[in-house]
Amino acid sequence: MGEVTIKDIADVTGVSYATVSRTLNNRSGVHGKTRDKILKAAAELGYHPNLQARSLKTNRTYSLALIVPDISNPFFSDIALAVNDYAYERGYTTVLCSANWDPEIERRQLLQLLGQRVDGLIYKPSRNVLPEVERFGSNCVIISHLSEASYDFIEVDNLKGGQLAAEHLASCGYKRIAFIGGREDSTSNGHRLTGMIRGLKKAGLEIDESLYLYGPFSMVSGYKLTKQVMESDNPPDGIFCGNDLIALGAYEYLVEEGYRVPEDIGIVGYDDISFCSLPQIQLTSVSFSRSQMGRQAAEILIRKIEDGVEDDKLQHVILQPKLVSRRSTRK
Amino acid sequence: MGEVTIKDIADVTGVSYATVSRTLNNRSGVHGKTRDKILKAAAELGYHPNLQARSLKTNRTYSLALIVPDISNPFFSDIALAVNDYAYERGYTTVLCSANWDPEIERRQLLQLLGQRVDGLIYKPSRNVLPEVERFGSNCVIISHLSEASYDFIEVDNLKGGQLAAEHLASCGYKRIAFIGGREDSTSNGHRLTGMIRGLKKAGLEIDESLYLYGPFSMVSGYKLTKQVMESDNPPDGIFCGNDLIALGAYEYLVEEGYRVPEDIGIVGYDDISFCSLPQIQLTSVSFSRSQMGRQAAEILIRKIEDGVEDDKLQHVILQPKLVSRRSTRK
DNA sequence: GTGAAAGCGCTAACAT
DNA sequence: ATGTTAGCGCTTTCAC
Repeated sequence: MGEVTIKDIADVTGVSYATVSRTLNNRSGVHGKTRDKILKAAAELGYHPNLQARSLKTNRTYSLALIVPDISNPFFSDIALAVNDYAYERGYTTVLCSANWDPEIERRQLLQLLGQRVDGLIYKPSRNVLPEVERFGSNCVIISHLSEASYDFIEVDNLKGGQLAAEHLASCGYKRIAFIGGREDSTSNGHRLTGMIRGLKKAGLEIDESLYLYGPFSMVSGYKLTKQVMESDNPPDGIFCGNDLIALGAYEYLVEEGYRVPEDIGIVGYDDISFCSLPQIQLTSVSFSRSQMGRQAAEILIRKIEDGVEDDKLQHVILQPKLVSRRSTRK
Repeated sequence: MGEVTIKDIADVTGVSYATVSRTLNNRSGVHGKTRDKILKAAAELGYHPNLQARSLKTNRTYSLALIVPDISNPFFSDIALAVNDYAYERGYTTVLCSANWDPEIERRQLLQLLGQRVDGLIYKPSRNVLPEVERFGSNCVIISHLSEASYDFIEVDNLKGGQLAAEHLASCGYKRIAFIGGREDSTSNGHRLTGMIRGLKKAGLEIDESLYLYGPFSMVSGYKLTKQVMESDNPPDGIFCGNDLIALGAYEYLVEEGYRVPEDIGIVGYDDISFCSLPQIQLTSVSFSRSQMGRQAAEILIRKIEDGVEDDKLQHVILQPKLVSRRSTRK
């Protein structure tokens, strides 16, 4: 592709290329006629500015990076959509990195993104926030992760979410509530459990830690752990799950074994991913706006990039979840 | 962020920055000692090459663009995952554009991507292939779209897919088959219908065009069109849908109205998106590998970029679908 | 084996 | 209002 440069335009129009640059950047101080001539030539030649060259001068690339553990997970692809849409609105391009839950991939990509001089980063860490992000200075927003106070972040109020789930199960008349969680070392997961316990206490229900189990955030794990807890001596009549995939696995086990949901036992999931609302599924779940999380992260980031806000003005946004009641709990 | 440059390293080590460049690019002809000294200094200073500057010289950015209509659609996010993974493997970064089914957004992003000098493009057009992609030269692969012969593309054999669906319905004993399709102007959709008709003929079943309906690729449309066809004088006992969302809408209507699926009527979807296999859904569907589509597109693209393959050696890949039988059809 | 210098395409003083 | 010029950080001849 033989690319047209501002020099070509200068040659064709017979002006200096500084004038071409001025015109193309809408700077004042160019004669109307010259302007028109240049604009016309640019259009005819099919000129497109080389943003690489420009950013070498301006130190701005108008690109944002988004790092998530798995873009094919609807949870993250919803966020990606929101980020991408807002970035587009503001004239930014989005560089995607799906890190496959692997900190090493994250690390390598982080370095490459740094080299590419993206203007900022929106980052859901697979495990912990990698130290390499410090190099982004303040132009980084952590999402869906309760990070150290030294970064901007935007996270859900998981304590509240857990509490909502407990209160709902209690109000439906379920008495003995289990928690089928994700990884025990996940802080969000921990907060959901803590919130649930708080809700159960408030409702005057028993707290039985033998009903609290952990595993991967997957359907298979939900299935297995539910089997385990239901085969115990004193099984629960309500289950709160660390996320919707776990809940789906739990649901599958219960239906297979002939339990009636929601009559015999109630299930509450977390995240309210799209298929919860499918007519065949109808899973009660704790919901929050993933598109708001993505959009707001992009808003905060672009504001920092463009206003050059000082490091000390950090934003810590906590989104409020709500409970969406469906047919996996009796009402 | 005060960035470390190759000049800083030259200053510290007392060599010229040409030598630093050589070392950092693993060029031969640098003394072992000097090399070590330079590498050590680079590491200590935390040097990261400015890829912008490099690509100004080399005309390579090691970035790929991916344009899809909607990244939150699992169909496309699966593809995005595969593209991103393979690109990462090969040292490329992926710039994402979710175009919201809007050719105007596509067009604007295309221009920006051109300006950013991404090395190549993987492109699922929202409607038609925009003329702007010509500027990418041969470094563009069209996906999931039967494009003009002048581009590389990778698409599913939709004729075959339609035929598989028809044969399956016939083999299950369904006699009168409807087609609830997507947009009538979608060529892939048209091929699915054509293939279905071919399959029905082969199986000796009747062809009744009054049973072939079109609408958006959505659940709501599937619901409505199914209602329409089921309320007709001579309703079908089998339905083939243009995609899985439509099938889900059809399913919902039938269950609501008390039809027994698969006993009274069978449903076959298309794409086999992930929730088809959920235990509560179990939708029979025509399947093909979205990860293969994404990965192969990236492979073709990177090969063209790196080998500079001539324009005339176009690749037209047709993926073979297969039918996955589940509980929405009797077997 | 190493250095000097030109130049990639663009922006932004500084002149005129 | 327009032209000249010096870089941005890097790669790459071409000398030595």
